[in-house]
Amino acid sequence: MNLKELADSLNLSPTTVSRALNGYPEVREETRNRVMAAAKAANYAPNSRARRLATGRAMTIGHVIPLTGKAEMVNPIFADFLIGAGEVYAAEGYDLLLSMVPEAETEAAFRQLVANGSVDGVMVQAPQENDPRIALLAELGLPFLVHGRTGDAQGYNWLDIANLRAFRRATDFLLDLGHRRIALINGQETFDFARRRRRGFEEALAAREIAALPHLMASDAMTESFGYLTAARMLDGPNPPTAFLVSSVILAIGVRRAAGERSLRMGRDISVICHDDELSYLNNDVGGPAFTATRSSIRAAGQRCAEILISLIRNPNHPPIQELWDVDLTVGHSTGPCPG
Amino acid sequence: MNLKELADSLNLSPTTVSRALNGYPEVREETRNRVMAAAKAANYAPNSRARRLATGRAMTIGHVIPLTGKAEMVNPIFADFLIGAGEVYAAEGYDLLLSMVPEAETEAAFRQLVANGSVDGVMVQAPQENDPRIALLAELGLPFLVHGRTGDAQGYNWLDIANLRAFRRATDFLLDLGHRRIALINGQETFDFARRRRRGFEEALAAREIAALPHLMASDAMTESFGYLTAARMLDGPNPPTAFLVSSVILAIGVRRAAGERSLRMGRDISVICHDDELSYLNNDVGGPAFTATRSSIRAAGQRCAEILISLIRNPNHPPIQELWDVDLTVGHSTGPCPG
DNA sequence: CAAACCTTCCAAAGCGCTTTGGAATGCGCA
DNA sequence: TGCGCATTCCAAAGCGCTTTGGAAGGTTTG
Repeated sequence: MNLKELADSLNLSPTTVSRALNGYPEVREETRNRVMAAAKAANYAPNSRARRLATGRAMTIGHVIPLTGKAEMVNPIFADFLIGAGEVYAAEGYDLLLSMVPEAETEAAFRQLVANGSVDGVMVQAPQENDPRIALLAELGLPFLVHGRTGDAQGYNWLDIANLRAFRRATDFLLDLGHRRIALINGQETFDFARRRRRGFEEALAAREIAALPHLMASDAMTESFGYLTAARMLDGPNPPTAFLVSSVILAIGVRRAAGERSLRMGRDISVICHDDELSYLNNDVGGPAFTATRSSIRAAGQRCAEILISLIRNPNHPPIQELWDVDLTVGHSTGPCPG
Repeated sequence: MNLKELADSLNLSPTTVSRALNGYPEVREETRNRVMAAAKAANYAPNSRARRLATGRAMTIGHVIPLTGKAEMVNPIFADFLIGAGEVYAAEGYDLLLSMVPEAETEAAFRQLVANGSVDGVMVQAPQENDPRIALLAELGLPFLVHGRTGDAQGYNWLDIANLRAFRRATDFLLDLGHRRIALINGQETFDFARRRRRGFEEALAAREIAALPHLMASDAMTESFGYLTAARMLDGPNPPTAFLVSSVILAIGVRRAAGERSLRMGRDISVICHDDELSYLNNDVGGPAFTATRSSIRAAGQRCAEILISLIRNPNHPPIQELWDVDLTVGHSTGPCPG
C-alpha cells in the first residue's frame, strides 16, 4: 500500500492525503479524520526511503565508533550511552545509524556520511586531546554534539561531567581519611576525560603539598585485568598504596580481586574509590553502595545528548550548547581511615 | 555534486556514469576509468537516499533491542555482539539501524520497519521460549537470523552455541573433582539459552544419580549484584555449595566478591565455573585464565551472524541456515578438588 | 556487400513521497 | 449583485538515482 493507492481508495489526491497525514492545516478536519482512519485500517506507513529523498532529511543520527583494537573496550560504557540516546531517538522519530570503523578510517567515514547524506547529525564520544573529529565535522558543516570535551571547549556543542572536580573531591576525601600514598589507576590518558581526572587528583595532592608518586600512577584501557595487574604490582612493590582512586567500576573490580588475593579487606586495610557510570549490570547499590564512588549516569547522559543533538538539528544556527554536569560522591564500604 | 553534474562535466549521460560507477559491463574500460577518476576528484558519492529509493533496497540491517527495564542488562553482551556484526556490515556496505523499543512495542516496531521499508533484514537476539518474534517475522516475510534458538529450532535461520553440552560438560568437570553440592546461578530462565544450560546441568547430575538441590539453583538477570547476593545467601545458608556453575563472568565476579568476603579462596575452598563470552573488557586470560570457563566469543558470533544474514538477504529463497557452535572448556584457577 | 551482430552510449520512465502554485468553491460584505 | 477573501483541494514538478529500451556506429559473417 502506497500513498497513491491510499489516495485512490479515498477519492482524494495524493497531495491531500500527504497533507492530512503530516498535519498541514490546508485540509478539513473531517477529511483528515477520514484519511487517518483509512491509513490505520490499511496499515499504511509512508515509505521512509521516498520520504527521505523528497524532504532531503535523513531522519537519522549517526554514531561512529572507531575500532582501535583497544578502544572498543569502552563498550560497556558506549552500550549504556547508546541505550539512553536510543530511547530518545525512537521517541522523536529518528533512526540511529551505528557505524563501526577502524580508527584510521574515521575521517573517511564521516566524509562518506556527509556525501551520502545519510545522517542529519552525529554524536561524538570520548574525545581525545585535540581530537581531529571536531575540526573535521565543523568543516563538513554537519551538526554534531560531543560527549566530553577537549581543547579550549569553545565554539562547539558538548556535554560533559565535571571530571576534574570529581576526582579532586574524591582525592580530598581520601586525604581527609589520612591516606597519603594514594594510587591513581586511570583510563588511557589520550582521552580528555582521563587527563582531567588526573589533573583533579594532582591538584588535590598539590593543595596539601603532597607529591604524586609516579610509581603509583598508571593509565590504560579500563579493563578488569588492567585494574587487577596494576593493583597487584603496586601492592607487592615498595611503598604500597593505602588507597586507590580508579577511573571505573570495572577497574575497581580488578583492584578488589588483587586485594582479595592478598587478604586485604576493602574499607579496612585498603581504600578504593572509583568512578561509577551506573552501568545497569554493575549496580553498585546492593546493600548500600559497595564502592565509594563518584557517580554519574552514562545512560542519562545519552538521553540528554540525544535531546540536545536533535534540537540542534532542528534549529541549525543555534549558538553552541555546552552543558557541564556535576558529579555525586557517594560513600560506600570500600573506604575507611588510613590504617596504622 | 550529484550524478547529473558529474555527468555534465564529463560530457556523458547520467546513465553511463551510473553504470561506470556501479561496474556494469556496457561501458568501455577507458570511459569507466575517466568516470572513476572524475568521481574521486570531485569527491562524489551517490546520495544514499536516492539510491535506496531507486533500487528498492535499504542496504540497512536492523537490530531491535527490546527494553524491559531489566533485559537491557544484557547490554554487555549485546555490545560485543554489535561490534562483531558492525564490522561485517561496514565491510559489506550495509548500514546498521539500531532501534531501542519498550518490549511491549516490539511487534509494532517490526511492522513499522517493514511498512517503512527501512531495513532489508533483521537480527534477533536472545530468544525466549516460543518467542513471538519468530512467527511474526516469518509472517512479515522479512529476512531474519536468530542468535540463539527456541522451540523446535526448525524452519528458520539461527546460529547458536551448544549451551546444553557446555553446561553438562562443566558440571561433569566439577563432579569429577568430587563436588556434590553444586550451585547453579543462571540467567533468566525465560531465555532459551538459560533453559538449555539448566538442562545440561541437570542431566549431568541425573546421569550420576545425584539430585539437583532447589535451594542451590537461582536465575535472574545476569548482574554482578545478583551473583553476589545469591552466592552470599547460599554460602551462609545450610548445606552450602562447594562449587558454583554460573552463566556469565559478570555473575562470577559477584560470586568472587561473596567468596572473598568470607575468606574463601577460589580453587581451594570453593570452585567456580562460568560461561565466558570473551568480552573485551573482562578478559579472563591474564596470567592464565582466572576462571575455569566454558568459552565462546560473542563478538565472533556477531561477525558470523552478520555474514549469514547478508547472504540470506542476497539470496532470499535459500533453505534455512542453522549453525551450532561447540564451546571450549578452559581450565583456570577457580576450580579444584572438593575439600574435605 | 548486405545482413547480423556487438559495443557503447543515451533518453526517458520510474522509485514514492513532498511541496509549489494554482483552481474551485463558498462566504461575507458593500 | 459583485468583489474579495478564506477554505479546501488538486496537478505537476521535483528529490537524485537506477534501469529499460533503444539508437548509432563499428565489426564480423556468409
